[in-house]
Amino acid sequence: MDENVIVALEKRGVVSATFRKLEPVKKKTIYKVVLAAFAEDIFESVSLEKVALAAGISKGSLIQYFMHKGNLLEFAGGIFLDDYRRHWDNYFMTEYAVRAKDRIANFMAAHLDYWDNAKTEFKFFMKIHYENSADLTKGIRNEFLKLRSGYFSQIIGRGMETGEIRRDMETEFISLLILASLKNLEQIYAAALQTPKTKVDLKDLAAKTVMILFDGIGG
Amino acid sequence: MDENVIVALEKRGVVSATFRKLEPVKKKTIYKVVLAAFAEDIFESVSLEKVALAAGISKGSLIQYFMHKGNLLEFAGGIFLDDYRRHWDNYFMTEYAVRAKDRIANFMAAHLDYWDNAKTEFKFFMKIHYENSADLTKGIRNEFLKLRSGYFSQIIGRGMETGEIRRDMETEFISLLILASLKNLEQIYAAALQTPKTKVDLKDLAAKTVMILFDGIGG
Amino acid sequence: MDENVIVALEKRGVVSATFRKLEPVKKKTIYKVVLAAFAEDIFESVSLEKVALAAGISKGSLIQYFMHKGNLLEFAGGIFLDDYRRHWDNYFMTEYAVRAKDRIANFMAAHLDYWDNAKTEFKFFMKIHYENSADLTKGIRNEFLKLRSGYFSQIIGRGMETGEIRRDMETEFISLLILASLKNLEQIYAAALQTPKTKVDLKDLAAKTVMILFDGIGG
Amino acid sequence: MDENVIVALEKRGVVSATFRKLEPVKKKTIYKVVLAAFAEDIFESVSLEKVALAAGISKGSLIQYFMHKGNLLEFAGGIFLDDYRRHWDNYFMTEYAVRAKDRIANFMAAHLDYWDNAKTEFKFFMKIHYENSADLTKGIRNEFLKLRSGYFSQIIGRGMETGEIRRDMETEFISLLILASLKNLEQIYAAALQTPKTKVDLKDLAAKTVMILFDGIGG
DNA sequence: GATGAATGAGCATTCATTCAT
DNA sequence: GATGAATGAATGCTCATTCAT
Repeated sequence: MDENVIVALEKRGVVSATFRKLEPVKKKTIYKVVLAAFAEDIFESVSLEKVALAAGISKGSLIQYFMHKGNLLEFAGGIFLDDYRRHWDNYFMTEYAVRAKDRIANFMAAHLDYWDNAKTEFKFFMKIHYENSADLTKGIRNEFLKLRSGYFSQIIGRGMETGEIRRDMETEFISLLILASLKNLEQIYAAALQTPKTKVDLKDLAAKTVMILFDGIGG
Repeated sequence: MDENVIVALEKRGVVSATFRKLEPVKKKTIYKVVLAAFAEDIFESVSLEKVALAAGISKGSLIQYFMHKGNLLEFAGGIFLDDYRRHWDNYFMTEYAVRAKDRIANFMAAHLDYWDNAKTEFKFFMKIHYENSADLTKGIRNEFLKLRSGYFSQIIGRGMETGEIRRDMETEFISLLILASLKNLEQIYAAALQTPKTKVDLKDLAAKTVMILFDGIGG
Repeated sequence: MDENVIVALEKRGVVSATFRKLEPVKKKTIYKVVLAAFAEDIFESVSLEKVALAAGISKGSLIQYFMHKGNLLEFAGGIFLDDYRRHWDNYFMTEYAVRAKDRIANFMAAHLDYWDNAKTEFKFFMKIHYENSADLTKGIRNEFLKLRSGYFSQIIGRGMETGEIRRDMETEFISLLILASLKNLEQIYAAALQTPKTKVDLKDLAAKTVMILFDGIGG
Repeated sequence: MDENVIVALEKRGVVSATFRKLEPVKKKTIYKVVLAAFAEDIFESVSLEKVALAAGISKGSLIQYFMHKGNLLEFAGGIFLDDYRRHWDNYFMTEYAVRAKDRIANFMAAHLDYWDNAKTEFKFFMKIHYENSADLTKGIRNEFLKLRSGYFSQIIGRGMETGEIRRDMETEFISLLILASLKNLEQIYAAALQTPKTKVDLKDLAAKTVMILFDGIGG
């Protein structure tokens, strides 16, 4: 959890100076608790009482840190987005694959792996995108959309240069379509999480997805 | 609005016998009002008071017809699913295209057209899928998933037989991927509705989508 | 408690139709309880919880009757103003005194008597005028001001015609001054209520007040 | 702001020794801010947070200086009462008029002038007397009452000696009545402040008031 | 069968005051 | 002595649901 993000959130009025000055450990605890709360329930069902209790602080402090309930979600979203961005920015800086197809395949597989190692974050992400009012999530959904389609755009842009990817369509459109297929995998993964007995070979699904994306479903 | 569906909903405990016996016109009015309510707001923000008022009935009657609030959503979802199913079942019965590619392209284009002529239904569909708790929507989401992927499965199955579609992957997997691309178009359309100035050539997007699906993004 | 006033209050959005339809006895009980509440405490210290308890109804009903707390005060003020107006309108219709001086003296004495027989109403009146935010009381204070100065204006106007009262000053100004002397008596009475041992001859004070008003303090 | 008053307030437990020892400038600033706060809002609506912020000190210091919120009002009232007393004591020491009638007329006119040059103080005075719980203001209201009626008593007592004022009534009673007419002027002035367009000739009103007081309204 | 009055649980938010640093 | 972080009591209001008429 980057202190600079806290500062940025303070500037946006999401957290108070009081919160910023808290010991990092405490801030992290609160983040984890808030994230878990919104990963488990929709906004309306999350109560300050329960969050405060889980975080080991008083309701009064909670409201002092975040001013109002809406900012709890904003905060969790802001921090997680930053973590997420940091993770994948770093990923792409140390990426070794060269071919566009491999790059996309690897990214998708890594993605499912990432979620598999961060279940709470995944649930939060899915709740944000599929189970909460757009009024509350518009901002954060957009950030994720820009970020994720941006990753694909870069790969696609490079792929077009090398001739690996067709040049007769807008990069952005192709990005959205690939992103849709990643979302598809995420939803399959989410469904699998619900019914634990099911074994899904996520690597395989990612590979097939990319295969279709590149070669098409044509016979 | 099919009376048989009402009977089925009564058996599932979604509506009461009292509701079933209502004049069809009244039932239809109530359906329209409930649909519009959940198309506009998330579950928690919909109040029985306002729904009753808009439907021209009393709060007491409303609860007598549906037992509890959750069933309002269940009811609207059930009726709309049936309408939707009826519409597309009929569509496929009178479909003239032969080639898999055309069938999918036509279906997608027709779909966006369908939504464009049924904005309230579209909003309802999107709210159900992207802005309401899975606890409430699991059932209806699943029904739509089965139905929609089923349509694609049929086309794909036939396409595999004719050799138009590759046979090295499970029909179901391919269906989901195509469905994901339809969802992508629906989200683009939803975004366009939000910002009215934007002109999006939906036909074109549908065509490009199918082109990529069949031929791939490979250069 | 006049039903027409309830209807008027409903039109002003002060009470709900639900309240209007209540049995008159219940409405009266609620009025008495609300009046007593605001007679005893300032607005901020009156809690819906306590009022509901005292009235033998639930907090939910209370809010259903009055929509929000502010309307409780508005309601009590409205009903009391009407009672007050009715009382004094009637008083002036059956008044027998002829001379302006006597009319004013009688009115003042009767006033203190009136309050003496309606202690809760008096406390309410004083709380409204001296112990609550003008934001909340502006309307009702103004109504009382108009009504009371109006009574004096009529007496004064007639007194000017008969030559009993000087004609070199505006009726309204003289009314306000007489009203101020009535307020003075009310404050003296209020002080006396606080310290029960004190005996104050209110009749005497009223008489002296009028004597000074008419003859002046000049030696 | 007299240091002796601070000492007296400290003895009454209104301010702490810590506050007394503050630099005079700081004490004055705090006084001005507290006065303005209670001039603008009723007790319940004044928040320590805002007062501290406006005074440029911390909430902790504020509570250390005054122990509890109630003392803020007590403090502002105490200081202002002293200023007020000092002003009018001085006024009466340098007063040149001789006749009772003139003395009262001058005092009233000077009073309205005084308020006109001290609007915050006037608002504070009015809030104290007409818009705050008697529980909080009983003390200070009484002080002002004693002081103000005292001024009039002196004039009246002297007037009785010279035969300018009737001797058949208690001095105190006459004082209260004259005070009531001053309050009347203050309320007219307050109303005029609210509706800035209105022009009121305060001097004229004061003159008329005294004319009536001395000669009566008799024709 | 229709109505709508009554209920009460639930929750965000405010803010004076305490107290550790 | 100054600060401001922590607290928790208090309260208005919303709304689904119950139930008497």
